[in-house]
Amino acid sequence: MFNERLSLIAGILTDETGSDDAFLTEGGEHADLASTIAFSLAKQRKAAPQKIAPEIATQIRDRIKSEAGADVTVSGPYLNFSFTDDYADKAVLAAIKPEFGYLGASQQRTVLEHTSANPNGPLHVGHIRNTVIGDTLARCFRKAGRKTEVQYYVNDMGRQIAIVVWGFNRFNMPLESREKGDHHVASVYIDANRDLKEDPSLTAEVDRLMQLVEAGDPDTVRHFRAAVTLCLEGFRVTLDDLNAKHDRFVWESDFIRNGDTGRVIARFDRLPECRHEETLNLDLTSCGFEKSYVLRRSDGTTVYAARDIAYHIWKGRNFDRMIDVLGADHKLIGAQLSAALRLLGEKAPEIVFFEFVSLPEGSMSTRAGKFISADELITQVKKKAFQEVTTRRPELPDEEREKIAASVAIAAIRYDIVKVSAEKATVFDWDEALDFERQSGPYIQYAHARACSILEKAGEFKTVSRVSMPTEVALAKQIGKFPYILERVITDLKPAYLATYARDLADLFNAFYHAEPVLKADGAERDARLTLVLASQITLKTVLETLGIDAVRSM
RNA sequence: GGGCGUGUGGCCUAGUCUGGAUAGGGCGGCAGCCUCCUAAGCUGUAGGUCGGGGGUUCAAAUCCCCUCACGCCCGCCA
Repeated sequence: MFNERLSLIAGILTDETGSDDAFLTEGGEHADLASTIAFSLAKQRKAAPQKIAPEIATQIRDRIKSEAGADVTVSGPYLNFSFTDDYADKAVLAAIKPEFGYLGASQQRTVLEHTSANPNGPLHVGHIRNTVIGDTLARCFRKAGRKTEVQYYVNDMGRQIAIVVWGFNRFNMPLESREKGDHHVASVYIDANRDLKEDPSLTAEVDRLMQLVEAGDPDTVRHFRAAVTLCLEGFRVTLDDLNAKHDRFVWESDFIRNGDTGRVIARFDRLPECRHEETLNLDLTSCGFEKSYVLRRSDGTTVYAARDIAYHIWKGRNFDRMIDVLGADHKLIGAQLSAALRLLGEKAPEIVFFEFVSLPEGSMSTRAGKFISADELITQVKKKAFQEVTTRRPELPDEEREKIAASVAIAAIRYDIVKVSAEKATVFDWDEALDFERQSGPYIQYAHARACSILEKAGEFKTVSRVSMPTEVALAKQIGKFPYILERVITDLKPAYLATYARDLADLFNAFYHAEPVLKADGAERDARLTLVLASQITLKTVLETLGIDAVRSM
């Protein structure tokens, strides 16, 4: 479809002009594709671009037509390419096939790590930015046909967890029957931190726990595991609510127990960059880092970084492509991790960083209890969605409305997050979270439900594609772009592209819906429009699924 | 102090990597559209020269330099 024609035209342009770049861009309102190659050739040919453009057009016209299925026109210095009439029809028919979006066989195996929040309290609105970005990327990889394993790296032996365990030992705080495990852990963690702040001498007790757990003291290990498991059970519920799925939870402590961390330290030990001071640390100044990179504390325990390196070596050896989704606060340690891995001659991960979500009153903090939990967000948005559904569809039974509301709520939450570029810091806003209009997930779901409704009423029809009206052509062309967008997402690791695409697709479907009657059309025109509706419905459904949003048939 | 990121109409945001044709959307405002396939919809309208300044270029929101503002990071925390 779009991507095939793009590369064909680019090939002909570079081939015929001798330029190594085709200077192709999307043509916007002017054409399907446009090239500014005449500008770049102006110098070497010593002629005005307006003069060169028609010459190139004449030269390539026949090949472009026969090989790439496009017409060339000249507008001043610009070369415009318009796909021939059959393009839109082919796009419509391609979308109806089951393999739509599949980018071809690839043996490449990808491991994608996301969320990996510390198990010291519930996931909050900042953590789920990680979840939504990661899960959407994973869905894109899979839709494109890439084998992908999604992992959650469980930090089960850090200081924060030691504080939680210490808190459990100190307070007698039974889990109330209705309380989620992760929320319970947070209350223990918050209280423990308060006490540690009041009496810093207690910190020694936490240090002791960390030494014991690393040494493998059975009782301590059991306590750590119990606390982390309790929190993780809560996470699983939240992640499940968000339609986010991990294939594997990898426990950090396993890299101590299986000896990997020890072996990593031994390998570093042989490097000239390794320094034995009170701590065992790496001198990364040659890689541009001022501070030394500590791997083992003076008390003999390893730091997070050492275990993380062991984890990444394991991933790098078992997968071709290794992707981590991390908060922007991890930029420095991410760079240090990569540098350390390269020193050992191991593969470094591709890291997708996202900026923070803050509250209007400031940044979030689990320790201070200053956060909006994902569970609370989901509850509130569901409540609002239920009201909306009830207003619009009062005739539906309660369970039906509940079900739609749940899907609408997750659509609103996931879309709100994924539509914003990861590098943009955001401020959480309840009004925005509860808005289901226009640039929202429910808006796209609505376009899909509309298409379903039409198809349901249509009954049998013949599958033929014959788009002609402007809104039909625009819609069909947008449908044909889906594989191209998918490819860009997994290349650039920017799931926001898919959100923009989905919105444009819904816009174009709505425009068509308002401009051209479908069920009231006659004969062949009715069949053709129904086929376009079917292609739209399938594409919308595919895109929604790839965004992790339920493609509800009615709402 | 150093590093990284962000700065686009009242608010939110796309485009910035790969410089090109009048800077796209949404919210809010204003004016319209439900005897026609779900109005979570559609149409029209007002509002921006892309933080500021310099530079490169035929061409800059996009590249370079300086500068301001905001965020994040610079632990024997994770």
